[in-house]
Amino acid sequence: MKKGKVVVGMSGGVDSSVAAYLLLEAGYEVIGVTMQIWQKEDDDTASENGGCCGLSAVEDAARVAQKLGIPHYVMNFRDEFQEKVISYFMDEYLAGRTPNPCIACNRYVKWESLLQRSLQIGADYIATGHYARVELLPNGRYALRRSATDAKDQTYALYSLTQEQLARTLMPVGDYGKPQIRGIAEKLGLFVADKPDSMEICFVPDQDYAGFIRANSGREIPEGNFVRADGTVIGRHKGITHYTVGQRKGLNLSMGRPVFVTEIRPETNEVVIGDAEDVFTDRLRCNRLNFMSVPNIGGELPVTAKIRYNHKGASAVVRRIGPDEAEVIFEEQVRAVTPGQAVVFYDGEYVAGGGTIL
RNA sequence: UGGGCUAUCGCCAAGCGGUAAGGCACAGGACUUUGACUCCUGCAUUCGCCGGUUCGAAUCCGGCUAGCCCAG
Repeated sequence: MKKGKVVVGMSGGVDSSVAAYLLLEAGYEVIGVTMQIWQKEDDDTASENGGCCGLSAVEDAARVAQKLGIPHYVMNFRDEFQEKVISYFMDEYLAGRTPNPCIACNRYVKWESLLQRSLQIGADYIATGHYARVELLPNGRYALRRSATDAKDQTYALYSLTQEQLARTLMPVGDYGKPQIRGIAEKLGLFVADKPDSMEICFVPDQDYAGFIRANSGREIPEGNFVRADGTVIGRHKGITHYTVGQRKGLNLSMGRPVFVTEIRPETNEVVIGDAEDVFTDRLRCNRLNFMSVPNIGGELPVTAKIRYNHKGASAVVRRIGPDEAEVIFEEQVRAVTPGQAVVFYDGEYVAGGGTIL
């Protein structure tokens, strides 16, 4: 008696491997799928990095699938990934913003292309190894709920999933902590049990973003001036793609005290520099809104807002200021609000919604 | 050309006869499924150059060189 057919996106890592196992245990008919998303020139690099979407992936995932006794397929999503993730990533940087490619990958590649193809082959759900929980609330809406442990929670990167997508999503790993997941993998004898967590952007293994953009965008990235807020020129920068708001390292500016990037001005190709306190603000505007636990912002929505993946969250109030634009006002100032990054609203443990910072 | 001042790590800067602080920058590491932040560690056998005094000098003396300021 099967609960349904589910396609598990298997990256070859511990989390998705255990996710597949947990679903199997729970009585689902499980199919493992590994997404092929980018051309990897150097096999060794990626496998060492244990990237979430590397291609060493395919081999590892296949071995795990075999061990679990489930079918395993490889699906090619290179075109979608190139357009929705890599191009977006480069365009954002070139426009002076700081993108979050993982969010784009989740929204468009995993939960659009993968989900679509999974449904085509007869699946009822797709599942991943994310540390998050999907719940159907009393108000009839689906929402992501924070992972069972605070130590590891990935709801931030998934805020843009739609109701339709959430209705078809399973995230079995969200009920556990990372150590538990590794423990399960160990007990099962999965060789991926102690594989390192993925970090870094999967398609830029060497961490040289500016170099990647220069090589792949076909665009010249001109040097420019570092300026103070008042316009005073205080140095030369290597090109706008090298910087992000709040950044301190790599400026090569010796001012006697630490200085930080406070703003990037693509129109004038200037990078604005300020002191530590200059990078704090108490409000931001965002667009590309998406809602989960609530259908909309009713008047003012009090939330805990996260400004970046690793942010504890800060008390704030969200107010709509346009058809697809909202303003977030924080109780206390937050550091380095960065255009291009996501702001995610939490109502307790649930994701209320979120948007992209302007 | 006279007179004065200053020359210590890439930048700023302590030191004032007893055997080179600190900050910034930089490098490496930790943290982290984005970029950042943060944290930890490292970073001048040598004090513009050449001599001298002294048990001992970056610190005192002489000369030279360079820069700055004032005279002209």
